[in-house]
Formats: sequence, structure tokens, C-alpha cells
Amino acid sequence: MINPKTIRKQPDMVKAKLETRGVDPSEVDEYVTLDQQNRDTLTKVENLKKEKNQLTKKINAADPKSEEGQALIKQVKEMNANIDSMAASQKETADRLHYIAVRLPNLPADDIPVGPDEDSNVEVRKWGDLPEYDFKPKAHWEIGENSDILDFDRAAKVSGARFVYYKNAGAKLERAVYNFMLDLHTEEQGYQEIIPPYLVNSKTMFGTGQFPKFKEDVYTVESTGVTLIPTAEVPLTNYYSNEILDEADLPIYFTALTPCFRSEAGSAGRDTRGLIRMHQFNKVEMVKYSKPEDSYKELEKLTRNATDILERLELPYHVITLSTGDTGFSSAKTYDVEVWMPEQKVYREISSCSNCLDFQARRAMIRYRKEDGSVDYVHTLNGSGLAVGRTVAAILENNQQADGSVRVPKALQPYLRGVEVIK
RNA sequence: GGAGAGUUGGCAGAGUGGUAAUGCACCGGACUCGAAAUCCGGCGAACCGCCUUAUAAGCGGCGCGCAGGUUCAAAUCCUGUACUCUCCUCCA
Repeated sequence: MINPKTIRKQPDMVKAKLETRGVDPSEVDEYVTLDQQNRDTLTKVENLKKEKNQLTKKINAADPKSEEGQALIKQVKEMNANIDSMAASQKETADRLHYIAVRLPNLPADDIPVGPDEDSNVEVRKWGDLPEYDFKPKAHWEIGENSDILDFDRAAKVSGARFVYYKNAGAKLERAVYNFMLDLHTEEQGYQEIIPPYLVNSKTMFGTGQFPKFKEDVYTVESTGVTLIPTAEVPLTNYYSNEILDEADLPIYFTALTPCFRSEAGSAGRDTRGLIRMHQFNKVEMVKYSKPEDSYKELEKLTRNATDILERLELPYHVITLSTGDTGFSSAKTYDVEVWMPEQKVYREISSCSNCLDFQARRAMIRYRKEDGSVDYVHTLNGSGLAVGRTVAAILENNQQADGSVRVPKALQPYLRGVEVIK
């Protein structure tokens, strides 16, 4: 959530910034009006309550059964009717205010490109030489099916579209990739390894910003109301919800491998083949809790932690800054890391690294106590490190050879018991 | 799935209708060369509103897991619900 005081004090700035994210300025206007109205009635209600509390104390001091007591009770009863109706109207205003507030996206950072969609994204750096082939490179699903290491048809039979069976060397490759990632994050980059719950409650989904606005993107179990996580960001960031951390403990780094479940509503027809867009996929996630003054520095570091993996796997990539219109709901600034996919000759998103500032911390009530004793919201960051299925796809395509076999990157070979080529 | 117990301030822990004890911790002061001990005082998270340029202070609201209800008045009574623990049942 955006700091309510920021909206109250700088409505024009908020309006202008949110407009770059596609928010209708009239929403902010309505918010400001309701906020004023809410505080006005709240003050009135509180003053009445104050009076009432004083009378109630008098009743207790006198004998409630005495004539004086009875008279006071009558008086308070009359007040109550008044307070109740005023409080009811105040609550109505507050509810509407809340309804708007929880649906406003985060304020974009000052230094990100302004634009309506991904066409305004800006490349910030590029790494690796694009591979050249003396044959026509195949798509990863073709390689996978030919080698009997990926099976989409049977997954469709058993589950539906956008599911896959990994088989044999495919399953082993997936396992090698995520073990490699986790080891790098934990042994070299300072992350604590977590295995979180994969089903979470609605409060948790609210905390990171998926609820209430994006319910249709996830799978919720009807009988109990719990939701299958769309990303490990959800359980990792909410780990400290409703807690006050010590300043000395920050920053905190978490990493986790989890399956991610997404309904992919609205993406019908896109990426219908291959591992790119699945209803269920593995992802290694990184989450950070940081002091406010350090969060942008931590974002740079986080993004490097993700691209490190690609460099060690010898996969060409570039990093882009998402424009205001393309940046996710909770984020103020996002770098996408995109890996080269030779068959389609495009860069595809393989990681998304975001600084959410205090936006999620406000929703999930994650704070820290400074050394001077005061309490403030932490900043939360998250990034994929990396999407495992897409990494496998990138390895298959980038390392394919004319005979249909696939070279295993050196860094990965120890994780495959020294296997150098998948046939 | 069945039965029971519990949830109060940073921690421990009292409070069964009259407006949140007490201890430890913490903060300030006294004593002391200094510290400990002792004594005195303060402080009970967080949140919201008013006041303020802003902060602090001050005033007020809220506040005993959460949400409702009864009542002039609810930690206390009633209903629902979440979580934790114990026992039974079942189970990887």
C-alpha cells in the first residue's frame, strides 16, 4: 500500500505518477475526498466517545441504581444512538477508502522509463556472445521430445494444456539446475535456504499484493480457501508478517525452490508450446528484507545474484528496466533478466527482480526497530534466481548440437555426475 | 474427523461485568571516583485522529487472538472463527 500520508499531502504527484501506470486520476481524487471526509467524521465520533466515556465513569462513581445514576444511563443511551449512526457512516467511508487504497499499485521509482507497455522498456546491459549454428537450431520442446526427456502430450492427457512430464535426463537436468542455483545462493551469496508452505491463506496473498486484485491469476482451493503459491515470494516475504525485526538483523536474505502455480488467465494462445508458460513450474526465488536506505543498492546486488547464474551457465542474456506501464503491481522498480532463445531468436524473461519499497511491508505489517527505538517499515525485494523450467529450455536450445544432443555447461556437470552431453 | 485446554504489554503472569495488577526487562534520576546493589520516578507494543511547517510533547480514540452480539459499562457474559497444545481416531 502507498503511504496514506503521501497521498494526502502530495495528491498531484501521486496522480501524475500513477497515471503512468494506467491508474485513472479520478480514483486518486476520490481517495483524497473520502480521506478528508473520513477524518472529519472520525474526529466527531471520537469526541462523542470521549464524552460518553466520561459519563460512563460518572455512572460508576455514583451508584448506577441511584436516581442520579439512572438519569446518566438514560443520557448515555441517547448518546449511543447518535454515536452508532455516525460511526456507521464513518465505517462506510473508511471501507470505500480501503477498497481504493488496496487496489492502487505502488508508486514508480523516479528513474524508470515512462511508457504504457513493454515497448518502453530500456536495456541496461548485455552479456555473452549469441551462439551460431551451422544447422537450423531446434526449439527446446522438439529437442526434449526427440530425446524422450520432455513429454507434453501425456501431461496434456493427464492434466491438460500447459503441463509437462520431465523424464530421465530431463528430470535429472531440472534437478541439477535448481541444486546448482540453491548452492550458489546459499554458499556464495549469503542466502538462507527455506522450504516454505506451498499453500497459503488469503491474508498472506494480500500481504504481497496478489489479493484482492489478481485472484483470477491463481488457484484457490475451494473447500478451505487456501491458495497454491504463484511464486515463493509469497511465503518468503510473509515470513515476518506482523513482526518487528531488529535493525541489527537487516538485511535478511532468503532463497527457496518451490513449484509455482498460475492459472495464466488471459494468456490464451501465447507460448502454447514448450516450457515457457506452464500452469506449474519450478522456480528458485530470492527475497530480501532491507533497511529503506539500502534497498536500491540491494536491488542491484539481487539482480547480479540472478545474472551470475546465467554467466556460470554460459547463457547469453540482457537486463532491462521495466517501464512504468510494465512494472508489476507491488514494485517501484523492476529489472527483468532475459535469456537468449536461439530458435525464436529472441530474449525471454527468466528472472524479474523488484524493489517493492515499503509497499508490501505496509500490507503485511513488517517493521523493524531502529537503534533509537523508533519503528519503521522495512523494504522488501524479490527476484527469481531463476525460473528453472525456462533455464532448462535455454540450456537445451543454446547448447544443442547438430546430432540432436545437448552439451551440459561445465558448471552443471558436477550436478549430473560428470555427464557432459545429453543424448 | 471427535473431546478438552489455552491465546493478556519485549518476556513471565494475575484479573469472571465498573474501565488492564505485579515481577523481570527498559528509560530517567539519586547514591557512587565509576559500576553493581539499593532507592525514587517513568514507561505497557503497534495503530488512528486532533494539534503542529514538521518532529517531539500534549489531548483523545482504539486496544486482552480475530469478528460480531448483549449492556449505561465487556479481558470478563453470548455467538462465530483462526491458531497453539493435550488425548482419541486416521495417516505419508
